Amino acid sequence: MPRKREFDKDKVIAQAMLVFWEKGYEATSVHDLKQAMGISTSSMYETFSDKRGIFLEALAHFCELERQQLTELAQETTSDLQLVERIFDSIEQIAQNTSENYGSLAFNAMVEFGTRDTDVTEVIFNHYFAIAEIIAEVLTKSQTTNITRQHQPLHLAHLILSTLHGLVAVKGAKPSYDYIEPIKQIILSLLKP
Amino acid sequence: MPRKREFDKDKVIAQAMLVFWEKGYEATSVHDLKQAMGISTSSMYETFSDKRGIFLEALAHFCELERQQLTELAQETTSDLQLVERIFDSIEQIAQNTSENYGSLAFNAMVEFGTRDTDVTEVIFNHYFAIAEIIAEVLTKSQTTNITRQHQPLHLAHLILSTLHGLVAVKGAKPSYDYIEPIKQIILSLLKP
DNA sequence: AAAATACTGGAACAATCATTCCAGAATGAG
DNA sequence: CTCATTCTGGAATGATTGTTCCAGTATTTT
Repeated sequence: MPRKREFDKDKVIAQAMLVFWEKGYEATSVHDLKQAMGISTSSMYETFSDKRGIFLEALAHFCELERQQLTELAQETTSDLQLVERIFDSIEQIAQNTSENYGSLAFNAMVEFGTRDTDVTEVIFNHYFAIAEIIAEVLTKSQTTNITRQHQPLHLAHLILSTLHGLVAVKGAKPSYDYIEPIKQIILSLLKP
Repeated sequence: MPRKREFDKDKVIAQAMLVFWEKGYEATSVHDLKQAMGISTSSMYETFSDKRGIFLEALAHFCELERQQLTELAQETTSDLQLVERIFDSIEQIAQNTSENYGSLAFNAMVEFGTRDTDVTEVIFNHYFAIAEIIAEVLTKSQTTNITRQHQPLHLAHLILSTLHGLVAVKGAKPSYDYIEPIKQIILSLLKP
């Protein structure tokens, strides 16, 4: 009996994600969202409850994308050195391409929300630790450095992550920042035997 | 003839700084500011033009404080190892003390504003590079590692800074995060001959 | 065709936003 | 004292905030 066809929920969330990514949570208005998602106010509130609901889904969507992307990268690369190199290089690539250089939505949200919203924090840190795991796993399995290692893979992974996020934030505000390459080299030197 | 006494401009900016630090720019209302600064709407607008004007002064004030603090630390410490150690430890101290753990105002603003406001960006990056210089200088002068060095001090300084800011952001959202110590050790191992 | 559902656009909501303005109190210098 | 100045508190501004609601249109199933 009912009308079946709906708008593509994933697609509209993907659009909302882009807005939040560019502007942050507070600076994004519901009007912005409605326009980007291309649906009516009613449908929006019916489907996602409120602005925060939209954000939570957009955030989850971002995490999914990022995790999937990293997983693929981890499978493609043959050594930990290569993985780290490509991760750092991806910052430059994003920055050079289009103007879509807003850092990481998850990290930005981490900064903007702080400890204010436990749901947001939970999503972000589940993601954060999952990503750290992926990197640590590659570090562990890699043949390059698994013999003479003085640091735990998980610790190295966390170092890489925090450095990376710091850099991405810097690059998001100052695209001409050019210390990524030398920093990458220092990190790489840590992984070499 | 005129009335001379004014409110202490530095003091009210210090108060405004705290609010921006805790909430970020967008989430801070003028009402919040007025209340924290303890002055009237009229005086506020008369003295600082608008909300953005208050923020710019608060941001400058923060940078001044942070730079001064780092300079003192650099003078107190006897080696680069000790400096790095104390810098990383200060994250933990801030997190343990009071609930005033909102990361770095300058870095938070970097994330929130991105490239949107050139004035804000300029203040932030002048500060950023100044701080990097201070650290690099200590690294250069230090007797511990000035012989067998495979990385440039300025590059190391930037690595330390980005890692630090990444960590501070993480710690600001999840005070129980406990990978700072191992990360510190890895960084320290970089500086040892 | 008819009933049921899900969309749309837009009006209406109270609340809050940043900002402007003014009358009056406080305070200084002459 | 008096005049000039700068504070204060609060009213008033128009814009925008997030959210609710409804009448109407489209679409699907029976």
